[in-house]
Amino acid sequence: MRISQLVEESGVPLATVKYYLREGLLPPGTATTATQADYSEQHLHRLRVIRALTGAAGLPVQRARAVLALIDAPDGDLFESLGRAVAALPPYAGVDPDGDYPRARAVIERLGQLFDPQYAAVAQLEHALKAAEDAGLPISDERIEAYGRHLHAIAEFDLGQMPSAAAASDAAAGSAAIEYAVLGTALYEPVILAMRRLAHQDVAAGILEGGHD
Amino acid sequence: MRISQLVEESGVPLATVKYYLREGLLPPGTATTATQADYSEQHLHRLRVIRALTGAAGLPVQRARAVLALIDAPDGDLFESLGRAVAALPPYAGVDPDGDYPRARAVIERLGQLFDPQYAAVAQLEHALKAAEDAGLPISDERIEAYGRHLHAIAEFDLGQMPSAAAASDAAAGSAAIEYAVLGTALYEPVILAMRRLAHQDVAAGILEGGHD
DNA sequence: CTCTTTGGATAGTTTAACTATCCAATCACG
DNA sequence: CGTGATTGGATAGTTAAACTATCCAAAGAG
Repeated sequence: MRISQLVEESGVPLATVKYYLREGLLPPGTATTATQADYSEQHLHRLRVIRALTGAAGLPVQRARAVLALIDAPDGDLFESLGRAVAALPPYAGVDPDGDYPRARAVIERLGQLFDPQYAAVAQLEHALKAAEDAGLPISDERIEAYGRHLHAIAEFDLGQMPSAAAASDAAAGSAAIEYAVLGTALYEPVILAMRRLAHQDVAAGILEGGHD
Repeated sequence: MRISQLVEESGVPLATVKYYLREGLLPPGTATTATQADYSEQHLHRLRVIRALTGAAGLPVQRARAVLALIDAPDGDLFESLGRAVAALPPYAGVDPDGDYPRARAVIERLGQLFDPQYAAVAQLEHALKAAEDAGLPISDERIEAYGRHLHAIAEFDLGQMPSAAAASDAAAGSAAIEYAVLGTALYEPVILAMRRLAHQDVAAGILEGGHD
């Protein structure tokens, strides 16, 4: 298909598609003549992924490009590629190889989970805990345990739902696995937060019943 | 204290403090002379709240101002003020009074929670569900139920931990309640997401044990 | 054969969040 | 009292990200 059809089917403005091409998020089509190129279904799919990442997930274009690069060319170790891909999602917390992440370490060890300071999520947790502390709302051990229990259960469900194709170990499936993991993380997190906020209101309404309305 | 001390104790650059004053996030100090003002502990506290909102919570300055205004002057109905304050937190989803939010409605009713299209979280959920769908990762009913169960439990814990001062109903306590709710939502959400990502890695490592490293 | 459409390059726009400069009025100290 | 450093406040400048608009030569369509 021509670029105009890509624009029409995706709903993304032409100037923006050109921008993504320029920035390397969207691979160029196969040139048919000096001034014309052909685009495939894959381009359309890629465009949807780009919009999911930059829109719902809120990634800057530069980070989206990094994530897409990992999807396109996962290196040998799938586990590591997955980690790096998810690390590119917000909130961004650079991993300091010499950091010791005391708050995060205490939390993770309390929960009996494995602690590897290389995980970007460790740095994210450390920053989040520190921010809460700095603002005067430190997180209690009971809260950590309550959250940890329920989130681990959610994580078990998530992994259980992972399509078997994505769990395969051949290189071709690596791309699918990374794309699934990245999109699943980026797209389901807002759902989780919205559901928690709604649950808050449900619980609060129960407590305040009669006191309100 | 003078502005320089405010700068020193908060760690926020002078130019930025002036910017917050200009933008109305930080109330002016009490002027002692034509060119000097006095700032209190409250200003220091406010500065910490501002940094929590604009930094960790990722609010644009304009939205932070709206949240702070609600903290300063909650109107009569605390429940509504709370709703509006939390609605100002990202992700931003404008509430359309005529919207019917079909996906969110289905989810909330399936969970047996109360559904009020006025809640910003309903619009947030709708958008999040739509984004997942558009990207080709629709959310199954089983997932909704699993998430819903655990998130409701987390919400129950959250409300149970709310300091009694914040649950008081006199106007003075309204500010404290809103500040607590907003900061708690904004600061704990990143903790929740980081913990889920870590749980993913813990579960994945368990599944892949032997297959990896 | 002409007239519209296309691909691609280049430059411009917009918004947000600071950041730097200026200036006159103090304040601190001797 | 005098003088040099500091302060409050106004104004303008900077930076970065994400588009958006313009231009031009080369196809393609009727």
